[in-house]
Amino acid sequence: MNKRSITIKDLAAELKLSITTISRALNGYSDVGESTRDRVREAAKKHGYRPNRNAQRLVTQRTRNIAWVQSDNDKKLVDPHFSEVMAGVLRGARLEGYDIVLTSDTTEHQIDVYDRYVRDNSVDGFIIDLPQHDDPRINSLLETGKPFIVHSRNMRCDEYSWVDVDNPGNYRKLTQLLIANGHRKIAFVNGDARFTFARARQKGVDQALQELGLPASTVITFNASHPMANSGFQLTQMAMQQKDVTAILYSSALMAVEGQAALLPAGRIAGKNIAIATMDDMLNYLDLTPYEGVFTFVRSSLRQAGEKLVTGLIAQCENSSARTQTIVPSKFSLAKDIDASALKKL
Amino acid sequence: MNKRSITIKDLAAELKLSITTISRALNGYSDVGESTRDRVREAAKKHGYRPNRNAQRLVTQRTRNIAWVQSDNDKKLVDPHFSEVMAGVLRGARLEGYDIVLTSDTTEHQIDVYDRYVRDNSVDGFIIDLPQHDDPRINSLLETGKPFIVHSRNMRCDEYSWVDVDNPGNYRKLTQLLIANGHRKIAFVNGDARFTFARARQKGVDQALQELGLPASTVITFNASHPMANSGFQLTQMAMQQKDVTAILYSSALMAVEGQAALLPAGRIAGKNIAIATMDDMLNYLDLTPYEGVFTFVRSSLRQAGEKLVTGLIAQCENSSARTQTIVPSKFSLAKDIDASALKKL
DNA sequence: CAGGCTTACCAAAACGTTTTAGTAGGGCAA
DNA sequence: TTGCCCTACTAAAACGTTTTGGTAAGCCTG
Repeated sequence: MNKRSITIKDLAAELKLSITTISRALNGYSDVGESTRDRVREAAKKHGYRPNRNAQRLVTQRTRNIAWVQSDNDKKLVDPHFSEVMAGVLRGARLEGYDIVLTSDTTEHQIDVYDRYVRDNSVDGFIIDLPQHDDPRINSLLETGKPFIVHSRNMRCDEYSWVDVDNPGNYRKLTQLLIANGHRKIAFVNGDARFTFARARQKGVDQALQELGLPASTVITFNASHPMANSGFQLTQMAMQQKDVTAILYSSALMAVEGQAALLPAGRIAGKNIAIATMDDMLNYLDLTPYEGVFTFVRSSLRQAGEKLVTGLIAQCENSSARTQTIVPSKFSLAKDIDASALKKL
Repeated sequence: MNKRSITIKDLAAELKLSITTISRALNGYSDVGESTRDRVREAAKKHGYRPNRNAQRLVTQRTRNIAWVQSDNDKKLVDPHFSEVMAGVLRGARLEGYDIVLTSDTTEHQIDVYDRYVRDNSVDGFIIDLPQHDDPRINSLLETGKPFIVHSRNMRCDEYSWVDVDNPGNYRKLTQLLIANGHRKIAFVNGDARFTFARARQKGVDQALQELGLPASTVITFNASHPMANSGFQLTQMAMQQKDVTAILYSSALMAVEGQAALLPAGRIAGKNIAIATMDDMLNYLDLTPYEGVFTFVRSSLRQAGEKLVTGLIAQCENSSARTQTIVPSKFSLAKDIDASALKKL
């Protein structure tokens, strides 16, 4: 039943070697004879020996664990976007031999959780996903000095590691594209304005308008309050009440697809009498092939962002001065009804 | 910067007590004087002392960690249903002072991951979500003797712990209800047939038909191949090609809602000229209030299932003979066009 | 007032590693 | 031959807890 695992001591006894030699043989030190190393490796393999990670962690002061603390009181955890980032994080962690420790707590208690994890040596570092505009977690973590990385930028972003997409740039370009193609009344279905990503996107849109000297009323913004199934449908319905809207700019492809059902009753067909543009986070959960050439996309892989988050954080855990500040690349894919050359003529 | 955390030794030195006394004071042993215990507690609080969990784990052989190993090569991780179960698991774990270690690997490698976690003392037990029909993980874990719990039942289910919903019973009743209300051509939009939950639901449907002496062709099944956004839409479109279908039985409310967009073009309106019935997993992500009284629901909380999974597993970790075999309750909520009393007349 | 019980404390071992600071012995240069 | 280096090994300390098996002092009992 609950038989004790085999230890380094057992191997030492069996091979009549010291535990030092076993340890150094397995960890690749050069002061071990080749034939000895082979014998040790073989015996370890035979018994399925795995070093007790708690002993390792105790002595090395390294856990090879990374914490992801999830909010409990918002609906974030059930958002497919979260799952997609997590998929990337898990893959990256596995490749580097790290594990992810996942917890949830109310937003007010999250800082306490970080604090506890630092004090009780549970993890080496933290990933912060979906920060809010004035996120207190960031200031708090900066104080502790423990490594952390943020998905999206924020104030003081030169002081810590982050992985982000070029939100302002992408939404500036999308807006320019729509305007260059003659759209003068655009609905912008954006995320919750508390989050930095939604603000950054709004900023990009505003900047485009300003540069072109167009009135702010050219774009009407609709903010989602929670990530919810079909929130794209509801927001699109609202947008459709503005009769003169000729283009919709979405914050996520999921919402754009959900919105399709609200277009039909308004007599609109995407790519025909209304232009649809959106970021595409490349959710595995969402198949966009039917919308290729119909929507205009700026594509950027959330999964890749997840992988970069974890590798960046691990680099910082292993060399505390290392900082990662990465912008995940984006690629445009235009709808057939959108003319890129029109941009130049503006 | 990376200052060492305060240890029991530091407290002992400050209070001029032995480390034994500190440990026993904090762990509530009775052989510590009241005033001493107060002094220790106060000093611990003042310094924010937290026992080093790795040292604890090493000496107690208990990790208070639970593993959730996720498939990497299917699309499961990005399914909102996963997130909902996970939300419950995280909540349960937090309340019990456990952490969840989350990893992903390809299905073929998952058994190796379990094995490694057992050998290197990473975790106390395992949660298995979404088992397939002949899931090799279960046999493998039964052999190791480490505690585990399965979300959904399977072969040999009397030998291990599980939490499940009454899938056959619920789908038998839903089928009976539809038939009692005169529906003789029913589309069944089910999950992927590899998974036990989908098989159990099919079994319930089949049983209802058999009991009533109706031909198998009364129900036409459409199996989803992956959890995908809008798969409910596509499967409903397929179902609508069967012109004489008067009711659709779904495997998830998410699919039912997605399917709505495919009803309209076929001239169907839910609750008017087509009956819709489904399980409702009570996803936080999905707001079903617009469909209250329009769809027939069997409601059962996936989040609650998640909580029960983790508490059941923890019970087994702490007392290896404990077994949990729980059926999460379900509650019916009928559509207005469905008459429950018709059941009796059958 | 001896003996036993109770209260409040503690020293040392143990958990399973990694790492430091060695050593023994053989070969080689001067 | 002496001294030095190199190769291949090891003893012991350390990491920070919990637990075992104590003890010393005070009190009570008869």
